Amino acid sequence: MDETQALDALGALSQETRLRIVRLLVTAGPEGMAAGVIGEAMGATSSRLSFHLTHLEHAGLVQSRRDGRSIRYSAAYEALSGLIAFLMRDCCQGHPDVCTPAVAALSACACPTPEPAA
Amino acid sequence: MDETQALDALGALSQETRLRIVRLLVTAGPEGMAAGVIGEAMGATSSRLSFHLTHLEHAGLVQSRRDGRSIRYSAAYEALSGLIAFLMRDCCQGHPDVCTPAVAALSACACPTPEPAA
DNA sequence: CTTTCATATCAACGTCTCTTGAGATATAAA
DNA sequence: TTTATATCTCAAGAGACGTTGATATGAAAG
Repeated sequence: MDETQALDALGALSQETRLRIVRLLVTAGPEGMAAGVIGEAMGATSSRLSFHLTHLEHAGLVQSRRDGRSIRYSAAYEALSGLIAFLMRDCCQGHPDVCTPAVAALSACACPTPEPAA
Repeated sequence: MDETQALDALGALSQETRLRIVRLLVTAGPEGMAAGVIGEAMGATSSRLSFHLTHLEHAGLVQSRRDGRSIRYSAAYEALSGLIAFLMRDCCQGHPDVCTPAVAALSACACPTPEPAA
């Protein structure tokens, strides 16, 4: 990820509705969610939701595919990890004071749980 | 770092001049740099620079202290690591597809990394 | 105390962003 | 085909953002 892509991604994530959409889609897994379901979760009108989804897709943080009459959106995991890696490498040049605590915080949370079998 | 702080930080970093200022200050170390030196590096007028520095300081990504007749700005390492940690924890809920590659990319760069805690 | 240097503040302007509401498009069902 | 469902697109308006130029503040030097 280069600087321009990172700026787009940061701009996309710096908006409450969009940050929440990404969070929702990350937890939703690779199958993603239909736009309507996302809109319901966000309490957003169709055009407002479409605006933000388009914005996120443009920034590369989300991707879409048609599924019947709905359109399913899913998180672009690679772009998200690319953004975080960009921030860490960018910040880490000479100063692990940023990256070390960040990685430590990650290790401290219960994240690396592969898949809670339903 | 909570959602509101993260949104502020993401918004602050989503602007080219400000992202570059942060990058510069991170490499500058805890001593930071005088505003004039930053402005010279950015090719920015005094008021434009002041606008962005104030924005960054408001977002908590930078701090300032007077030093003679200049004002030195330095990176807020804790806020930066907090932001990255926020993104990782926020993204990692259920999907290490984001965090694992990000941490791996960090390990691959020349920065000293902490050993992952159990 | 006046001058000079470093930086901040303010007002004004153009531009971008977000929201809303109306209408268009695509898919599926009757 | 007609109708209903799901989503997108467009235009307009309010507000936020970023730049500029002029001015103010604050610290040091003469």
